[in-house]
Amino acid sequence: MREMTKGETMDERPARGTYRHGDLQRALLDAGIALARAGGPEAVVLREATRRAGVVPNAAYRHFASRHDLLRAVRASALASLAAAMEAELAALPADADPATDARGRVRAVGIGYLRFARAEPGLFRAAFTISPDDWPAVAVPRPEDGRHPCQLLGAALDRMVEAGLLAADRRPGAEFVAWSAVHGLATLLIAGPLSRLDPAAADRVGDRLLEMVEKGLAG
Amino acid sequence: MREMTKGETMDERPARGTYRHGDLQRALLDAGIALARAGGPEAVVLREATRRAGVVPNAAYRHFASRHDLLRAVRASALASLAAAMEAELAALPADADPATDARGRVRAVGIGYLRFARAEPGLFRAAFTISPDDWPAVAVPRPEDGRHPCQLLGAALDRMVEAGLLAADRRPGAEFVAWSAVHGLATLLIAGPLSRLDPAAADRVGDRLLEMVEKGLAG
DNA sequence: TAGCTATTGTGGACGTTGTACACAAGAGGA
DNA sequence: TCCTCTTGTGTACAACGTCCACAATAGCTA
Repeated sequence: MREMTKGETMDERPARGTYRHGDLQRALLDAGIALARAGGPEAVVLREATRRAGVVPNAAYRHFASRHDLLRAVRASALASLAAAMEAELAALPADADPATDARGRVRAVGIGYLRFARAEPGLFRAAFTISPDDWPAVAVPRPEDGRHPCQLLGAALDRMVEAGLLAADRRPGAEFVAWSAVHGLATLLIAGPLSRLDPAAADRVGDRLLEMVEKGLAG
Repeated sequence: MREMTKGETMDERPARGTYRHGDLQRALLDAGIALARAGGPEAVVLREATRRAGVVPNAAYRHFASRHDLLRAVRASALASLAAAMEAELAALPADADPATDARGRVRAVGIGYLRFARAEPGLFRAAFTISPDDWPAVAVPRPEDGRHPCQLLGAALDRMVEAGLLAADRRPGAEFVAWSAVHGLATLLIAGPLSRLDPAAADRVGDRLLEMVEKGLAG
């Protein structure tokens, strides 16, 4: 490429591509997130991410081992957003009721946050869960005796859900998976499945019915 | 396949490539199904299907408009298999109880069939549901007044589920979606999600708990 | 201040995929 | 027997993920 070894006017240097990007890793991740937002996991294509970062395709390999690796990073970000959505719904709850009685309300809030996020960001939601099957680390191990569930991956998400009332409502092991399944299933069917044609109002009604069922079913 | 219309020695024709394949459409679909079985929807690659059918890549385009079109056909087949699995579970039920009381048992049987199929054929199950989001026809329309649900797509599957007891247990519109969501969510989390590391026994327990919740929740 | 070196982006290339276009082989009716 | 419609072939192209060798730069070291 260009030599420009010695005596050289400085102002022509930044004219073209600044070679060092600054934070390409972040830029690629952001591009990946944008792509996933718009078109789900299959839309996050490595070359397009580098294109958006204004860099040559192979540059990506200095920061991600593969396209799959980039997808993993996008997934992590999407899961964090999902967790944030649930936290937000939880935070919006009035805090005056006593913990014993509003346990169900908190479970419901978390579920609503989950569904809301899935419908607001279907691309990210799909990116969060549509990943190669064996790509999930060994989470979901049996819950230790103290009742806490060490779900490292969803971390804030599921742990918060569990803390937030589920355990208060139903201490049997597996109860959180049951509740999670119900909410997750509806989210999936709504955004990428046979229920995707359901109008929003009807979807809301189904959501209410489902959360109601979860609350009822928890008490056991 | 070949006619071998008239005076023809029968043994010399198949010597070379038989040009006309006979039923290439079926062969390609079968290959697609096999690929999906082994590796899920992303593994059904058009060129590999033609390779297995012993034919040049472009031949596929005489029978499928695109790779996506082939995937659609695979999905239809997978959904049929899923429906068959539910029917099988239903058929294995003792038929002596009166319809009113065993409605829940039938719902449970259908749910068990659903989960069983998902875990036995994760590739096909994923192929059945992991499809471009806007690729689902306009199913899931509001149920007509007679209480039947016109889910053309899942056809036998959901209709059967509805007939089989769900409507007897809970006539409110949307009830079938709630039940479906719960079962579908667990299936999804188990085979391609964060619960994929759960050991089978634990998965069974969660499944039992979930179906129990569905039954309880249905009665309203 | 000059030079060395590890980091990070570039250039070019390869194999694979989905897909388009023109052509050839064969089936079935005229 | 020929004609024509169907169906498979051949060739080609763009895009993708990924590999390799090389160039530019930052930051340390002397």
